[in-house]
Amino acid sequence: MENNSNHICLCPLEGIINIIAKKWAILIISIIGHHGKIRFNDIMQRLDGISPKTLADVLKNLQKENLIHRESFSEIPPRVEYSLTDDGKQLCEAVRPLIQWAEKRDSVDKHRCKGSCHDENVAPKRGTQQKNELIT
Amino acid sequence: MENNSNHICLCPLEGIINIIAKKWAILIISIIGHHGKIRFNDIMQRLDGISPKTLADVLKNLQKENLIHRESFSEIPPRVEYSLTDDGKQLCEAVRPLIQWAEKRDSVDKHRCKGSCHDENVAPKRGTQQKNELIT
DNA sequence: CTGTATCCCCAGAGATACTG
DNA sequence: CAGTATCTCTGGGGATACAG
Repeated sequence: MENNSNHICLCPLEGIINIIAKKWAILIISIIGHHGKIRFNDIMQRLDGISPKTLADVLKNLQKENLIHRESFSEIPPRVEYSLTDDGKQLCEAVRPLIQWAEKRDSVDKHRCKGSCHDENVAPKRGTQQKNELIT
Repeated sequence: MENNSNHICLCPLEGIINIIAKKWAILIISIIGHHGKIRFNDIMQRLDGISPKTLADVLKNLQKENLIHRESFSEIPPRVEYSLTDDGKQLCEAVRPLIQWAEKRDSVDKHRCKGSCHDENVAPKRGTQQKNELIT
């Protein structure tokens, strides 16, 4: 894994790709970062097409990496809220330029996501707390 | 809150993940971006462990996405130089924070690539410009 | 040197059903 | 609601050999 050359160290990247090179990881990080707190099913709805198993899988992986925080309430019905850890927030920040690049690239190409994903029902606005950090 | 300033549309990300979620794509983009021009075997050596098939595969994918430019010289022996397109450069820029995040995270976590490639800790060796900075 | 051509293999992603 | 439990199955990635 280590290249003995003196030029460039990609080792940290090798660590990172195990996180971000997961198909849904960045999406999920971004979604959670965008919402502050979000529940399992909310994530699943937003990621139209993901299966609970896959979502749980990625979620657990991200927890293991200390990127997201899982807070479960012992209620009926059960409620679990996912939020970003400090590390996760930093990752979310770091990923933002990427999203902007993708947006720009997408818009010049073909703007394939008009309407359908922009009218998502974000911000449940429960109570007074609706401040989403990470969202400038 | 999904207003102009802070709305994040994940749809473009769905397009992007097909690019960056490839195991080696970001690595290769970074490497090419770091070197300006680089040859097939040079990339392969830096990505210790990658097989020519995989590299060629990612490379072709990247070409298809107009992220890298392939310039082949009809020489003996043949020479091919890869460089970033304008889009690729932008991607490289967008990926930079990610790398920095990864570096930071790696260093606090567990120095998994100590010695061979993190030599900047050991004997800075004069104030001359070292080349092992990934992105400065 | 720069790739193709194969073959293999398993991790990851999907679907579905089920449980606490 | 929030996941697990299985099963499948594709395709990405690795290894090796070979070609232009």
